[in-house]
Amino acid sequence: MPSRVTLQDVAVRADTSRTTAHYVLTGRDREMRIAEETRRRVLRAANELRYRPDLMARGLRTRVTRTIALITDTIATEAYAGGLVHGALAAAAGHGHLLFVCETEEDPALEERLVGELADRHVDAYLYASMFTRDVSLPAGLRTQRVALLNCRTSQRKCPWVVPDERRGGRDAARILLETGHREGIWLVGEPNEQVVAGLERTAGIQETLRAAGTALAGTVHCTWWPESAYEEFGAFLDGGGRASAVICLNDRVAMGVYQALTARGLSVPGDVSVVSFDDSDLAVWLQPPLTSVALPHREMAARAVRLLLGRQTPTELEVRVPMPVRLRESVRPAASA
Amino acid sequence: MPSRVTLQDVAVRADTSRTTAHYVLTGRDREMRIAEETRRRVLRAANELRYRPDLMARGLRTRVTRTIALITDTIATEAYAGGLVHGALAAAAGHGHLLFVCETEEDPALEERLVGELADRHVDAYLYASMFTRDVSLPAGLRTQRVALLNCRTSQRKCPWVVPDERRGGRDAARILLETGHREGIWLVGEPNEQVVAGLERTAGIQETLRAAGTALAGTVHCTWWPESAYEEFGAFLDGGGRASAVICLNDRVAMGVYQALTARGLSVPGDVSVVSFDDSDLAVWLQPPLTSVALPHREMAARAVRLLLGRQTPTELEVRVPMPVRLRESVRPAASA
DNA sequence: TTGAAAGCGCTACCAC
DNA sequence: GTGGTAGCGCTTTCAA
Repeated sequence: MPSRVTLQDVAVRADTSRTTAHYVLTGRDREMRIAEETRRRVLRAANELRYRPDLMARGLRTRVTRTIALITDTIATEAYAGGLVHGALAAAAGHGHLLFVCETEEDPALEERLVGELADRHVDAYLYASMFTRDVSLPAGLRTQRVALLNCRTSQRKCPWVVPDERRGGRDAARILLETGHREGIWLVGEPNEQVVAGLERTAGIQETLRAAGTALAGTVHCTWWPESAYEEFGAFLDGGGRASAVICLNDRVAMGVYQALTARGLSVPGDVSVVSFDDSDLAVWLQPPLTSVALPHREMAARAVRLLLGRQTPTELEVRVPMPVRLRESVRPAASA
Repeated sequence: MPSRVTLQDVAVRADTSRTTAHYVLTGRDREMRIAEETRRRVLRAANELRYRPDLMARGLRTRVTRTIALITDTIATEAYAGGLVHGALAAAAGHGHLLFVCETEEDPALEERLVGELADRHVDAYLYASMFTRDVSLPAGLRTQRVALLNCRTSQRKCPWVVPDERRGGRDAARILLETGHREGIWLVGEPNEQVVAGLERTAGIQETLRAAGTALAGTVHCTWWPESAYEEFGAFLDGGGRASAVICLNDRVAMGVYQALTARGLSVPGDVSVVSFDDSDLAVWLQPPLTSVALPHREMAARAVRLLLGRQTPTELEVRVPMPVRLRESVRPAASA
């Protein structure tokens, strides 16, 4: 039997009325000029009875439940997702809110059902997240709700969105190599022509910085963003006589494939080739040697989005670009010669 | 403005009372012998007004909210966690329930606060999960609640728990090698003496099956369950003249380290050494060649736990051991000779 | 068969 | 300063 003690019980035990007990328990005793003596009695009674307000009853009156929902397309397929959920969880808890988590599985019908269920339970606000950065269309039920977009954008509605600063991340990746003396023979591995915003932005940032330094990419090895594809394509590149001084991989999984292709041919990182990557997933520290990677700041992004949702003032800026921290590890070493 | 339409509105439009409307909308029209004509009017009115019952108001009366909570120690550090969350999400949705997700961060104070918050919102039932199999102590607030344990056990209370069938998984891992002709030179890599139940059970299963076949492990290479440690310890083993025909790794991360140690020395999988592992994480398919692994059935476990919680009949069996599916890939090949 | 009315626990208005 | 009282939207008993 949880929450059996009611406000009424507290009032009775404090020998006062529900109203008075209510005011002191909601911290409005000063405002209502409740006698100090009364105040103490109420507080003591509440304590002794271990009173806890029934949030459902309160919500029925106030229409606020102190709950938010994280609606995401898919959580399990991407190991990265953990950061987003974790960040949202921690931030919500910090604001005294609880978090519903939902997965739409990219199914509009399921999505609509879930949004309905959430609304029926009077969720206060929504985090609408995508596992990879892209433009989304908000489900109809969310159009009139308080929403912050996480790792995605929309053109349908004026609502704040939080994304990684991929462009700057790209610049940083290139800068790491320039600072260690790499100028020629820098290859990009991945598929930058993809629909995926991240790829385009990262590539743009890389090229921008390289150009500013008076140099450019030696070329691109095309492959999907998965180890197997990178292993094969980069292996083919090497077998075809391709030679790289440094490689920028569009994510850690691609870097894993590159490592595999290299070691299978007796080449070493960073001895023969320096490697820089993006995401800073678990893989980055598991690879041998550990991989220098520009991190996807998932936790921080989620925290920012929650703050936008629950913070006091409505944000002036609609777009928040969260910096991608650079994690320097042993996969980069100074270029052989000047 | 969501949920603005009330039962009252529907009753008015259907030209009947709230009670009648209520009965037909909750499907108790037959039981209450509501006139077919009335029934139709109510249904039509509800449809036209897009009536949706306010679950908070309903909950205030019935004390059921159709929500469950997943309380977990930590979600972000283990990429595996995704499966558990995903499974719980899908199963809960299947039962028309929404899922609160909480992370206690192994902090008893935070855990207690969260349990309190959940109770204040009248969560119907709880999934108490651990990211690695172990014995847990339930927070006080959960002692009187409907709880199912996920990937953990407790001695404090009689409540159902769901764990992987690690013992059988161990037997299967050994069987895979026996069936491909491996009898001698089978090494275990990992730390089976750990506090972790999984390690002990897996090892026990392996030894059982090997013994039944009249053979035994050639030995154990001790290391923690992380790539780096496995890379170093297994590397040292090889450098010390150690030779293995096949290796059973206590998880995929260990297998990754073993792969790295092998390829760094020009040895190949499965050409020189066959490798079998546990967990079937993302890594297993990313490694080159893809790794044969005995899967941790996280989704299925979560689904089972939800069913125990929400299913009609109270489970007769308190303990559910979920089989670990074997994923055969290219890391095993027949032993060189008989 | 249908309808009036009470009440879940809380908030908030308005008298005293 | 304090205490009735009226709902929030729903369920459910009881009478008609």
